[in-house]
Amino acid sequence: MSDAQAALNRRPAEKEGEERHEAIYRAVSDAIVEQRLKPGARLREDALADVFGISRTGIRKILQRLALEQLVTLTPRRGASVTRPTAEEAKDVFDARQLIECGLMPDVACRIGASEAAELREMAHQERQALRSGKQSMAIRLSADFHVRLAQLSGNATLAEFVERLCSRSSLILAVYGHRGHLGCESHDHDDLIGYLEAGNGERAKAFMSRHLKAIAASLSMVEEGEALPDLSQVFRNYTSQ
Amino acid sequence: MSDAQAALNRRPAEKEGEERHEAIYRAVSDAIVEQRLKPGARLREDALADVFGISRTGIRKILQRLALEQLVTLTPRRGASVTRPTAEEAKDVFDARQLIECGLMPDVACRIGASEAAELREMAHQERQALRSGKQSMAIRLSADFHVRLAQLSGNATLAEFVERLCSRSSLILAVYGHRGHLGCESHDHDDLIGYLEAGNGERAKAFMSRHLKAIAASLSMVEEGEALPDLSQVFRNYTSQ
DNA sequence: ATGCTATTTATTGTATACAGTAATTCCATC
DNA sequence: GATGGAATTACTGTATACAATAAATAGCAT
Repeated sequence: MSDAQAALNRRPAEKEGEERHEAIYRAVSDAIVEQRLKPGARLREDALADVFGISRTGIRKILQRLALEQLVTLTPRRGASVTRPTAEEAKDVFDARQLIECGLMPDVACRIGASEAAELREMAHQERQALRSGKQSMAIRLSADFHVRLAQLSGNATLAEFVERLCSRSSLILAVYGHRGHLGCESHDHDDLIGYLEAGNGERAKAFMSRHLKAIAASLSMVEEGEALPDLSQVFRNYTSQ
Repeated sequence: MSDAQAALNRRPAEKEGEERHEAIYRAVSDAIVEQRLKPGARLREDALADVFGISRTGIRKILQRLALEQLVTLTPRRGASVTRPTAEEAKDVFDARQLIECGLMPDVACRIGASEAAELREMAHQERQALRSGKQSMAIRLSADFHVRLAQLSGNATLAEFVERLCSRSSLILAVYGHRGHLGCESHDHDDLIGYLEAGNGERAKAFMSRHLKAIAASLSMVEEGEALPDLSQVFRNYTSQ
């Protein structure tokens, strides 16, 4: 009753509906990228609808968008859950980043100006600060934001969008295969990179980005963990030994 | 082959709903890529729902997916229409193809085998045949399919998906900026490319692909046409002559 | 006749109701 | 006590109804 009335009261909302949807999308997306929603976590439509105060219709739309970006997996009659990337997907994503992000460095080096460099330095600064003050979730997202902003500076919106998706998925990959406490990006790498770019040295920036991404990929422990199967295999060992 | 047979054989009446959605998505997507639905064409939800015999709910889902792939644009209260790419988007798309597809050639050259090469040759053959028999729509799609299949052979599913999206958008770009009767890909380019790949010459294939894509991009006439403005300018000419 | 306003119409946006399916629990049986 | 099966439950899939808005049209005034 009071729910219905409240819903009616805050229901004039002409254009707010759209912005609200976008805000909810961002909220869920950020939660996933920041690893506050961990891979495998179920995302029930009812629950999300209750939390955000819209109907399941709107939630489904958002969930589908996230599914197309491969942040959530939508299994036919089982609903949505945060995707748990496979080792193969992880390899693909980092290979793709290697190809695209490195390939963009020369363009970025050409187009970067003083104000853009300053903006990037500010982002790198915030990232380091978040890391120092233990705000790991924020640091993860800021690191991804840095890479995305970099790609945007290339001037190619299409490739920038690809990089955005790859970075989001990378957060998921780090959540599953990364060592605890070790984030993807070393603190000073980003600053060094800005230096090369600002100097207009695209090739050097490209090589540096390549090493940077290789280092992240190398830091992952590429073992896929089964869910409840490990226990079962232990049982099997006991039986086969007899 | 085995896929098609399997698809035909399994007829559990319940699951058809899903496959039906996929089929409808394919139908609309193909119609756009094959330029039977031209840029700017409106896609009313009711009309599509009637044609395919499902409710608007399902249509909306499909429309949103197409919007995320940038094949249709979804303007807030005006509905869906086939997107009309801007000149800038066209440049971005072909630059992206240059970076990604060329970058994949060495990998493809490494992984390609006799059967894959034969499959590609068959596709190139069908494409030529469609072109000869005047089936332009089919030829356009087959050409895109060739590029996509090539990317899939790299083994990187993520990048292959990107290429798929870029090729779809390229069809749209050709529809708007391409010269009449001149399709993107020259008939023998694809065969030559297969030759280099089968010989394991990744670098040569890469260079060839680069020229191939540059040739397509160069064949476009990059003038953006306003909608109803041309008529207006004609009127202006008549008036100014008096 | 033209321009402005009001009404109607066409079309999308959102919620909700209902149906169908997988998961769970409980009971009976071995 | 465990296992198989039936009833219940919880959740998603789909359609439909209703609300809201922009486009189209008609009517009115100047």
